[in-house]
Amino acid sequence: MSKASAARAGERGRLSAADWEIAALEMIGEQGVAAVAVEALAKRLGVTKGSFYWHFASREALIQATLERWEENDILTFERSINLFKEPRDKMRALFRRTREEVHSHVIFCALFMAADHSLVGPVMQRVSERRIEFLCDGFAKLGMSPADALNRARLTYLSYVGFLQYYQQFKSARMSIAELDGYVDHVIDSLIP
Amino acid sequence: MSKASAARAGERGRLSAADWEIAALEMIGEQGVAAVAVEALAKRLGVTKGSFYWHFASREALIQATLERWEENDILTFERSINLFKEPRDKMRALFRRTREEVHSHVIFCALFMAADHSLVGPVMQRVSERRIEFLCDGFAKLGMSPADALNRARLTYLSYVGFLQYYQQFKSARMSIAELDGYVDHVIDSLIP
DNA sequence: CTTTGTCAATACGCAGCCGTATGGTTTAAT
DNA sequence: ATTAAACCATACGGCTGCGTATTGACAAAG
Repeated sequence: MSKASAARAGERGRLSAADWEIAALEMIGEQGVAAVAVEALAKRLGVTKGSFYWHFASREALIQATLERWEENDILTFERSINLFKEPRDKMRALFRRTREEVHSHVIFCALFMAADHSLVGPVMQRVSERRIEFLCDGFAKLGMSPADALNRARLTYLSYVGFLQYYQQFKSARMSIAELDGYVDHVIDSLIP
Repeated sequence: MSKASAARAGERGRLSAADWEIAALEMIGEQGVAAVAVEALAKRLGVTKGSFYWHFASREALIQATLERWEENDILTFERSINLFKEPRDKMRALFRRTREEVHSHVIFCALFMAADHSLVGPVMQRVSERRIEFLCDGFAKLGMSPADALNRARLTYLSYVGFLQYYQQFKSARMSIAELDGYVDHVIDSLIP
């Protein structure tokens, strides 16, 4: 773990600010935003915190930079993974099935959502949420729904996604089997896509 | 705030374990589980922490007791508020509209869900979630759905509820108006209740 | 070879919070 | 009135985590 991180850091000891941000994001995925502590990250990266304060002014600054990087990247990968399909209905279906894939990004998304009460995290997740709801709203409108219905359906869809992630990530002892999961996603598609 | 708490505590200085649990639950609703610190609660109750350790062995013991009390109470109020209706469809509708009421209990529910990674909170929320999903499942089955569909619809319903709560509680700057909220709940009812 | 810039180690101060120890005060019973 | 139990205050030790200051290692540029 700490080995892998240290190795990826560039192999030659010296670290960059980006390395700290990546480590912070990993930490968020594993133990949440509250666990992003500079001493813990330093140990993980194989250095001491004396180094950290050369790259960042404070722990807050690290979190800020990490979130900015994540948000930018999130926008890109989201749009890229959607534009593979042209038909509106296919687009939506693909989006729904995306829930079952890309585990890593979902873990981080979930951890960030659970830390939405943090002053730096909240605004980010609000922006991300609004973007995704808007995207879904467009999709439902293209499928023939009225503007009002499309917006409400988009909210319902997105919020059920958020709830699902938290449930699935947190209560691992109650996880569904693969078949059950597929059945659930299919049910959601049938229920929410007109 | 601290005045109100101290006043409710019995008016004559002396506190009971229950007073600490109530204060802890208030704190959870306002600032989350992580903010349950004995010194902060002591200040809130107008005493010092010297008193706390007479009632509880540790901070963990307080949280444990608080959660037990909450879970018991949650089961009772949930069942009571549902048994007002007899028709299965009315029951379900009432359940959905409940989202817009009883704000206080929803705030705490949301805060607890966001702390589901806490070792004491997680199992509680898992049990609560499973109970509610099961209840919803029964309801959908009574409305004519197949067992498999009823279970999946129950999951979808409950998880959208969880997501909605978090969104609505956390992103207060993006809150819908009352009319918008009503429109959303109506849409959800039309979409999810057969 | 020296200088400058980059990155890291060590050591320290400080704050918040947990838990303990000890002793003081009130209440109720005898 | 005395005693015992319930309740609370004060003071302390310890841990963790943030941030700073100082010094050191090392490479590239001059």
